[in-house]
Amino acid sequence: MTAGHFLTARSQNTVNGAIMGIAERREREKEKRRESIIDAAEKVFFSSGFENATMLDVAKKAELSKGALYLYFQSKNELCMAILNRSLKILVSQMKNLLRNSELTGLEKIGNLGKLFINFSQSQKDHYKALLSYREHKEHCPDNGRIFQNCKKTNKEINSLIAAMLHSGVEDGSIRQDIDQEKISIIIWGNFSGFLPSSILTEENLKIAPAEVMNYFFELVKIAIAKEKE
Amino acid sequence: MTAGHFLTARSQNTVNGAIMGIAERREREKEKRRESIIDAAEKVFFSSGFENATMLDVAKKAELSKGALYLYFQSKNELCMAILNRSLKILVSQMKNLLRNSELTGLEKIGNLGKLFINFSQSQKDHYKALLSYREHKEHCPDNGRIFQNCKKTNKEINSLIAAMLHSGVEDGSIRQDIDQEKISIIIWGNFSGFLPSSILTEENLKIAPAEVMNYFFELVKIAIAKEKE
DNA sequence: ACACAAAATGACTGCTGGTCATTTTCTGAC
DNA sequence: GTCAGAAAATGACCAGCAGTCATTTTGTGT
Repeated sequence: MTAGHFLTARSQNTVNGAIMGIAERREREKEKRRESIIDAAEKVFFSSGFENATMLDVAKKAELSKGALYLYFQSKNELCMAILNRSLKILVSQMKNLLRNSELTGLEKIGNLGKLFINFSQSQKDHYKALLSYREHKEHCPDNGRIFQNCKKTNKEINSLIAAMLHSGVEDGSIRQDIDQEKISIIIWGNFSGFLPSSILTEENLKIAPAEVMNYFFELVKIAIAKEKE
Repeated sequence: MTAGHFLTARSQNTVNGAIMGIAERREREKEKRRESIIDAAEKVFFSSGFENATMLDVAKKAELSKGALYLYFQSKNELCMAILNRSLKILVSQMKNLLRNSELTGLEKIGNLGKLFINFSQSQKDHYKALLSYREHKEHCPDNGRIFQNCKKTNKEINSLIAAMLHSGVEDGSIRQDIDQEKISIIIWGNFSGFLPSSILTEENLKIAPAEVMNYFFELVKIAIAKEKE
């Protein structure tokens, strides 16, 4: 207890002077190391495939020991999720550009989104692969970890961006008002990423029941393919 | 060489009598054993999860040694694929019933297909899970094996069944004639099974370029959500 | 009773994700 | 400069499992 008081006193002491700056620098360095490990992991995983690559390979590439990796990531799967989050962020950044483009109607944005997706899957094959392996890794990734939470967050952001495109289309009159923006964004994103089937199974992540989304999907298809009555 | 002749002579000898019958019985028994291993694997994998379940567990459940499993399946992944094929066949059988139903228009069949899918994913959760893990296992499953080929075949059958529903709709006038039946069936099935993103990546399995299918998907969505001009 | 083939066994190997006692490096205090 | 304690890093080690293979058991025809 007395010792505790001393410690507290000392740490308060360290508030002034250079000490606090060092703590911050340490934090920055830790973050940098974390990123450099992800860099290494990207190279190794992308070239050998997630399964074949070993943690030792990653450690070597990062010029660290195997044990050190586990100071920064809880497991191989969590490391994969960190890569996935990068993949998602690439998409987010591209989609933001598209959303910003004021020369396009909302409907046209949706059309271009398709092209954006295709382009991504071709020019960033490895990242797209990472994206598709989401389900695999998620199952063995601790829910608590901040990395997993980040992925969830970025994923939500993507859905919001699609919804925003739809919304802008409703605003500018290029898209009907009676559509369910949220459902359609899930459908579009789910179709590209394979998230929709996954969420049907887990029933997580969505306020709307995934089954309902699937129903809506079939409604849309029906609208698109039905023969006009009159 | 001489020995070879003797062998040939003897095996020809065995054509008459009970011997040929025994060979056939053996073949049947082998097939039965194969099925019983899949039975065991289903129970074990479904209850412990694909990752956690071990081949030893399966062997015990099947009342065989571990080594024996490898007389019937090349790998754990191939065994998983065998289960997947069962899952697909359940769907095929249900879809055949739906297709046969002559009281429904083609358009209605497509609508009911959505409900069929949802129902499957809820009542056959484990099989649906197996379905979604296709990609995982495929990568580590020998292309040559007959089991993998079977899965491919059943998968194609499903696409054909959807296409047939669409076709019947065109015939009975409930569905427009200008739709691309093949693409739409891939979209619908891909949306449910996650096969579409997968095939975008691998570019296999489809005569049509997966990217083109994705484009078409966005076209459909646009038709369904666009504001009518006049 | 024998010879041969098919089926089955289970001890063994190689590999890898993850751990942890130990060592090295950093940092502030005296 | 040097000492103590914290933070970072190490790498030998462990446990567990997919897959193998020399050996044994079983089935079959002569």
